[in-house]
Amino acid sequence: MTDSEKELFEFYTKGSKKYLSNMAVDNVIFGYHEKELKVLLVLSQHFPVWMLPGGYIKSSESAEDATARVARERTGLDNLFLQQFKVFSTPGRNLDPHVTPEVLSKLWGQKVDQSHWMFGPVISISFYTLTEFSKVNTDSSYPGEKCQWWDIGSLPEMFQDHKQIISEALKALRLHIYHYPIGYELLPEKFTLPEIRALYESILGKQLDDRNFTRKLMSLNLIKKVNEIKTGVGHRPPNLYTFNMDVYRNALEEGIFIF
Amino acid sequence: MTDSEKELFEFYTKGSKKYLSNMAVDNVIFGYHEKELKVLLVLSQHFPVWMLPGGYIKSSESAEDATARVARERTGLDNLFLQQFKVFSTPGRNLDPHVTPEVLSKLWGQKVDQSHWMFGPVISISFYTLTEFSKVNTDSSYPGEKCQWWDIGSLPEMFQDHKQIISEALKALRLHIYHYPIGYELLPEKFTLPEIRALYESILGKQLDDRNFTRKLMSLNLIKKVNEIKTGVGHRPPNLYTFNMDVYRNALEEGIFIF
DNA sequence: GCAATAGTGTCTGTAAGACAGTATATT
DNA sequence: AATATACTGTCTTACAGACACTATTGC
Repeated sequence: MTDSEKELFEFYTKGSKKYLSNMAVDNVIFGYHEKELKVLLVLSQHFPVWMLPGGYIKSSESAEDATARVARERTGLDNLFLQQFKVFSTPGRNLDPHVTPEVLSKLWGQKVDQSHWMFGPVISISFYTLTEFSKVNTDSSYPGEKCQWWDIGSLPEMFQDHKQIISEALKALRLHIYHYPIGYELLPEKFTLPEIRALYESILGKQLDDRNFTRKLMSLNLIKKVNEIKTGVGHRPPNLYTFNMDVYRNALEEGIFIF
Repeated sequence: MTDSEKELFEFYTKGSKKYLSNMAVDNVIFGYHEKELKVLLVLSQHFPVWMLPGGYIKSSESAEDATARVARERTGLDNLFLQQFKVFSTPGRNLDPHVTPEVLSKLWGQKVDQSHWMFGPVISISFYTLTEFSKVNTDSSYPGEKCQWWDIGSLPEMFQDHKQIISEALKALRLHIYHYPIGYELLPEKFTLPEIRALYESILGKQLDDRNFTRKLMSLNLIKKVNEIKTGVGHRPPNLYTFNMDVYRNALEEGIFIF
């Protein structure tokens, strides 16, 4: 057992105060690949069900720190741009048939009953984040744990109310996209116009006019052409672009209007 | 002691599980009166310092329910339109010089020391809400507790990080006002054009052109003229208007764009 | 030459923004 | 009549939305 696992074990079984009980953080990690918006889910080593990469908050850290730490531990991702978008606290939201006193008793090697706080209310402080698809190494993660990208449109059965959390995260992201630039975390450094347009289309769930879209990004001065083209594509090669980071960051601060 | 007070006392002193520890809800209640945006603060009977009307979450209720209940108990307000806008969880945010082991020991009539959870991390799940100024009866509230409206621009010294919470709530409200209609909860049923314009001006913190503002509201069909004027004002009497509630509610659902 | 996709220019309609004069009550 | 505020119409400008043709590569 690693130190971190030992700490958690003591938190679960002995009520250690290193973590806060009755609350958890959950993180909807969005990625983008081959014209599809995806979410990163983990299959726990203990429960055979897909879930959001989440965890508990240490007494010494903020919810944001906890979410960043959990993402690092479970998916190897670092330096994430986290957005806290909602708290889920409907009574009973955290009950799941995969987590029973019997399962926990076996898992922890000691008697656990219904009075454990895990069977009482547990609120979820939920975040979403955007990351480049290729940055995630889906092999390396917790020992015995799998993580995998899933298309937004075809999610598996999920733990607790995690499917609803994803749905709310997507709503929050769609609202955000009208006011803040998006793409820096989701696209490679150099990208083509059709790529960024397809990204916006898959987040918004609607088609955008190529001419108007380009004009908008250019008039905002958000992106600039790189003197490079992407060859070997069997047709006219697209130009590559990058974000104007000063404009991008300013737009994150000040807010913008895109459609 | 009322039942509710007894429950809280047992929660504080005996670790009863009727409430969740290490988390609280806080509510920024905005009101509007005489061209000023205001916030409702309470002066606790126990601590001589102004604070947001907040409280703890019962094990059987959601954070939203808890916030509504607390608002009802402390300010008499009911049926509030609550918006959960942020979680505050920076370590140490909840420490305040007014709350010490000595003070609590005296208050609860028993020895309390630094190990009490109140001196550990307590996260705040924060909401804001809008209400009509006149609906609040600032006399009737918890016995021994005062509540009072304060101008947004001149707040007193406040408990914990509550001033920062108000500042973030105002930011969230300002973002909201661009997308959703506001005013139904803040204005009397019948209001004048200058009144609603002044409301928008005080929330946004900038002046609006009277002609363009009226045109916008009218073209959205959000308000309609009532066949009534407000007399006795020493000059040309203004017409009264009300909201078109079907349009208003639809705009709350669908979202709008105002400037 | 054909297939496939990239890239861009123009027109139109709508609405935001700037601006000032008329209207109607009280005193 | 003077004062104070309510109310509204027009012009200009900017941008969103609709639309179709040319460009460039691989095969």
